[in-house]
Amino acid sequence: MTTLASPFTRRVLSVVRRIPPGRVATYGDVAAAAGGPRAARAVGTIMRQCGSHDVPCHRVVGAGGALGGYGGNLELKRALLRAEGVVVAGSRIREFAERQWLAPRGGTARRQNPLSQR
DNA sequence: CCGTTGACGTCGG
DNA sequence: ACCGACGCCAACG
Repeated sequence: MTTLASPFTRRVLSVVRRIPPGRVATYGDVAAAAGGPRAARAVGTIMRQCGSHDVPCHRVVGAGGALGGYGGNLELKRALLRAEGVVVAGSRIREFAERQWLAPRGGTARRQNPLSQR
């Protein structure tokens, strides 16, 4: 095990793992949360590798609510999302803005702010 | 190390 | 709304 992947990759996997059921995140958002706002494509490359089911890769979708890809098994991706309550019409996610999940700020998030007052 | 590939994103026609 | 061109980044050969 032992971290075969680069820091960025493991960060991406970390983020995807945190996506709650019934919610979705775009490749771009995941990339940004992982520290590479311009690495949306790289996230796709990583997802493709995602052989482990520990990562809900089906919750990662395209920008604007596009379905994105799934190794040619888009039907499966649709079914999985649908099973979580996400309505998919054609290659588009309905109420995308409401379904979209954004990772909390601060990356891995630090505990609360010791002095959180603005 | 370099060139190619690809589950992306944004803009223009 | 659909298609094409560019850009960006990591993985693969």
